[in-house]
Amino acid sequence: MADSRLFFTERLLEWNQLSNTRTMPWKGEKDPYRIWLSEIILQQTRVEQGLPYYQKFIEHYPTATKLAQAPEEEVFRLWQGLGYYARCKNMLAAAREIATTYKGKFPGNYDQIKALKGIGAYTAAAVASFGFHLPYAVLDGNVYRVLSRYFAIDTPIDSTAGKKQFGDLAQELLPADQSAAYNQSVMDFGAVVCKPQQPNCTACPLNRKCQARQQQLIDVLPVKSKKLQIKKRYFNHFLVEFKDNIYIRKRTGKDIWQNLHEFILIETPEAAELDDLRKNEAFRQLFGKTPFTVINVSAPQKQQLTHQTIHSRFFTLEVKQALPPNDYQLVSRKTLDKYAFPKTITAFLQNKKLQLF
DNA sequence: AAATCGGGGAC
DNA sequence: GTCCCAGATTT
Repeated sequence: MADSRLFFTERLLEWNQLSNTRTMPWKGEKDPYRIWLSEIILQQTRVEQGLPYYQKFIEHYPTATKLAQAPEEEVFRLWQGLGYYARCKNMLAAAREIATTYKGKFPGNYDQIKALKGIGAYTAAAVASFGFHLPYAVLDGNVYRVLSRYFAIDTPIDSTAGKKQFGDLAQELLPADQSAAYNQSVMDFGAVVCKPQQPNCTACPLNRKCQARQQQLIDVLPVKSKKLQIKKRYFNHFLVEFKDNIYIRKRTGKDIWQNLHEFILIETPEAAELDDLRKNEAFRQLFGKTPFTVINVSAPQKQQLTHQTIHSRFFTLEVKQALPPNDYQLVSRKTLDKYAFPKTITAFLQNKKLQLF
């Protein structure tokens, strides 16, 4: 047992030195701010998807203090399209905490790091090890997969017991004097060799002692217990144009896309046509007796999210007088690019622009 | 303990 | 369609 553990750690470090060809701009980075920024962006996000966002943020905000000074709307606009927008809100709160409480100097203590908004067990270990060479083992999707396979552990990784079991094991495997190199090794190894589908077992430096391989469990490990439910939702967006202005508002509920903006939105339990919506209570409240002209009705478009399928339709309307008082604000068409919108809306705006040419 | 929070790429 | 990605937070 102890033998196979030593083998695991030694082989991974060796693989990292000899065969790890994965390159990323934050690899070997020493600035804890940049390390932290990369980790926040990469939460539940593929490296290729997060990379351009990392570059943008480093350019706009080279230090935590610069980020802390930025207006929230500007930061959200830069985050637009990346998803999981609570990360953006928490990131800004953490930057401001660093700027004030820590006078711009990133805290170098694990508990202080983990106490920052948006930093959980994984990100705290990553920043502590990569930024300060502290002996904390990271536990991300790659680590779960590599450990569950190498040791043939079938405890569900999304259970409380699994989190503790894999977390303890990862920490025991960590060579305290090489925490950064080791953490980097396991994650790269999981991404490049011990992949979710079709892992490269024949070229794997651990295959000789991999328990899942010996027991032919590669394709069933790691085990996940929960299966997700996907709901269908129907969003009817109204681009109501009044002179050169459009009605928008910031989303504030517990729903998706918190802190992003939207046009006038009426959700219906089923797909709806304009004639259905005219009879809709929310629609009647909004428009009252205001006459409107229908400029355009888009084809239905679908967006697949993790927990829901969103069917969207866009109705472009023009009014010659303002709507009765409501929750929305009138903003100039030219300033729309200052606000962050969800992908379903930016995709529509993109298409609309193309149609004009 | 379970539910939620986005968007995209690979299959 | 399904899975899952350098997870965290709320309920």
